[in-house]
Amino acid sequence: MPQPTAPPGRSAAKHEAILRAATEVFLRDGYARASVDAIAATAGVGKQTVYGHFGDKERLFLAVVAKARKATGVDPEDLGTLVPDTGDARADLQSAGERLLRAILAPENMALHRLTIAELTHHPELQRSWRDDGNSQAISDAIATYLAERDRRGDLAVPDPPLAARQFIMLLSAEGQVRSLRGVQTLAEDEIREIARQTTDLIVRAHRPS
Amino acid sequence: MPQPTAPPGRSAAKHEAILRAATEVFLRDGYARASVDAIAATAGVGKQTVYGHFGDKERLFLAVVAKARKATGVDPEDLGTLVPDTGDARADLQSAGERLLRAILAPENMALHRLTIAELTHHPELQRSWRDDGNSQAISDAIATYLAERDRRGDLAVPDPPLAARQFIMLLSAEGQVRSLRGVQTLAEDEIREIARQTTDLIVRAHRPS
Amino acid sequence: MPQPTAPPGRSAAKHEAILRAATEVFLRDGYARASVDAIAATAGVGKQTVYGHFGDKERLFLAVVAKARKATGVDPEDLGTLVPDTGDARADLQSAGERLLRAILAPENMALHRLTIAELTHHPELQRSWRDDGNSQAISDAIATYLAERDRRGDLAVPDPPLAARQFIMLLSAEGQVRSLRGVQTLAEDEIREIARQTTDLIVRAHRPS
Amino acid sequence: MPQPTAPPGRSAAKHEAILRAATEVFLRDGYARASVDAIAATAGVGKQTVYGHFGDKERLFLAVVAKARKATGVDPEDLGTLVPDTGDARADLQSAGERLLRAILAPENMALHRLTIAELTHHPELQRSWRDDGNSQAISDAIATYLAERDRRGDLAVPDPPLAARQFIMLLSAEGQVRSLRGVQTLAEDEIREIARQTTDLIVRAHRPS
DNA sequence: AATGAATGAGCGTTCATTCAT
DNA sequence: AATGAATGAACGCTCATTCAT
Repeated sequence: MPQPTAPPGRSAAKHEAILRAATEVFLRDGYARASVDAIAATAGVGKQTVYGHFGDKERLFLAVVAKARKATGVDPEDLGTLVPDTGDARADLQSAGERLLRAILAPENMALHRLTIAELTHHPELQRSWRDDGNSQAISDAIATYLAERDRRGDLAVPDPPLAARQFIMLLSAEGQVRSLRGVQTLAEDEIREIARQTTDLIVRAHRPS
Repeated sequence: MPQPTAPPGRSAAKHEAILRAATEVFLRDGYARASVDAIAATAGVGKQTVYGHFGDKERLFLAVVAKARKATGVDPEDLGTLVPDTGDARADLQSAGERLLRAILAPENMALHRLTIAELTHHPELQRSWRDDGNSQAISDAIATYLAERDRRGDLAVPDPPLAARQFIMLLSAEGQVRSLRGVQTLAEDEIREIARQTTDLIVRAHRPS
Repeated sequence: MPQPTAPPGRSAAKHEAILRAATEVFLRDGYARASVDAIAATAGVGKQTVYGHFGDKERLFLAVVAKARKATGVDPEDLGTLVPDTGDARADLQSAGERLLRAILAPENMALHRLTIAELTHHPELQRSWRDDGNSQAISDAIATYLAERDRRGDLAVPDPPLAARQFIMLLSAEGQVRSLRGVQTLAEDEIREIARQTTDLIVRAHRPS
Repeated sequence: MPQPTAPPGRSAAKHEAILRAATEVFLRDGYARASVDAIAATAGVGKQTVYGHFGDKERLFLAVVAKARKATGVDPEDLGTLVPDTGDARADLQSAGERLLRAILAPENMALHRLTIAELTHHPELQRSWRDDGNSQAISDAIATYLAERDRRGDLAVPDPPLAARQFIMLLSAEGQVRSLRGVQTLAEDEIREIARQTTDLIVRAHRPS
């Protein structure tokens, strides 16, 4: 036993390399089409190394999804600045909407989205990871907090800020995904702005005071 | 004369049986996992019969999707009665929303939805069929027409009825799909009503006059 | 029984059409690669018609070869004029050699040659048809007769005319086939003349008197 | 140390075993009829091992032909002694002719010959390997050298030794192949001697001095 | 721990042949 | 006699996984 505990340097690096390669191949080809051969080759390691690290194809897949979900969306550190607070609710929400939409429609994110939806029925563990998505919740909370503040100041009348926040995000992403044909095509900047504007308009008008 | 009309070229009965079997297997297993063997066995025909009718696996898949999309959603004949017109916009839209949601969340429909999203990148022709989905458009039109009528009568102020209709449908289906974990689990009736209520509320409030 | 004996008109025409189509497909693709489907389609008939006329693929193949061997080579009617008799043995043999070479290297003839060689071990009946090739024998006889006449007149000294004739033909065709890479490429006219000249020269010099 | 040198990349032993098995099966059945399954079974390896070593059926086939062509015919080391030089041209050429004929008519050689002719049109790369056949050229050169020497000494008058050498070989092999029905049947020893004698006689007589 | 050669099962597809019409 | 739909067996090839090194 030359090394006391977990393999320190080389092994961790390969672990990451395999994860990166698997992410690339799974997102590109889908679970069933992706071959372990291709993943090992992309990672530059032998096939047995993949099996040594992850056991089998399915566990590798779940590891990929778990890691990818964490890495996508809005950077947690930027959450504080997601919704600016200029006092102009319309401008603030539109700005946040555009930023959200860009993150949602990022190609890797859409690919991950399609992949997990596709495999949801075949890999039950995916349903758990889908449910407790802390990042999505944090984003929703940030917007709800903003709306609650607007309500407190009387700029808007928002009786249920979490609900309104979720509706805002839902509508935004649904429109974005459908307009980009479920993420297959990228959206032009002005289209992103237009969707954010329309969604913001609906939410703001729905919650205008009195 | 066991069959009313004579089979035109190839046996129409087998054609349908293969389509049915393929729909079942594709929806259950996904494109890559589905085997032509399994489809032929499910249909109760030989494999070559499948190839005789549809040429290859991909064309069979596209035929399945084309047919399923047509057969899915709201029956075109019911479109006229999709949105009741009692004069109470909230009640009318909620009723329509519930009916829509039930159709959207029907298991076969969700499975088809997941399948086509999953395969969108691998079968470019799917993108076309996704784009010109006449049925979705007709539903959206029906709701837009209803909203335009409310606007004409002054019950609501809807400057852009098609936009509002699309937002209504988007929000409704996005909420429904997410809450049912992208369609893996069915939703209880009261949950469906709640989503329809919340969505209707948002739309109605956003377009209340003056 | 509307027709007394063998099916007279329509059937014979289809018989020929199938033979023609099969010849084309077998010569192009080889026996194993040729599909009965392709032959039936080329002939413009149903597959069962092919089986009705010829029983199975092998018998169809043998029928094709039998007919094709008869139809190729030098036209039997031209045999009399194959070797001109101007008194100049060199010129006469060269002329005959060129004509023979053109016939031997005709694409259909080479294709048939390759096909039968390829299938000789798999279809024992072919060996019989290869052995009793009356046409080849007749050609050889014509040349042998010419050489015997030259010997009688003292222009050449040909102790064994049939042997010399066979050697002439063998050398001619072997050179032609090898130079055209076993018939895959066509030979230019001047190359044909050159081969005929060289071969004629060898034979004439070998049999010059005293 | 059971094997002298360590296997370099993939197991060299299996590589050879596959080549041997493929040679056997291709020569016996022809390209189209030979199945990779049969080859793998004959070699005693799994099918994937075959694909790992040779990529696909065609490349395996070309490898077989390349190796077989090299291993076939007269051993290059014996080329120096192919044509004895006793001073008696007739005896020398007859001896060389018999040895050549035996090599040409060796069953594996004939099978390879038939196989490559049969597949010449379907595998264009075969044409290249057919063209630059160094061994055939070396044999032809050896005979040409002998004839040149006879010409120098005045025993024979050979104005174009390479041409005469090629004619000798062509006639020899063509006669041999045709008499053995394109190699399907083996030839008796006295028949081989007779063909060599006739061919030698023709060449020698054609080039007798003055 | 890591390699890649090797495996057995399975894939999509095509074939020669036969049935029902 | 003739069609073309249908069959079962086989094909070339790829896969996830496991040895032997």
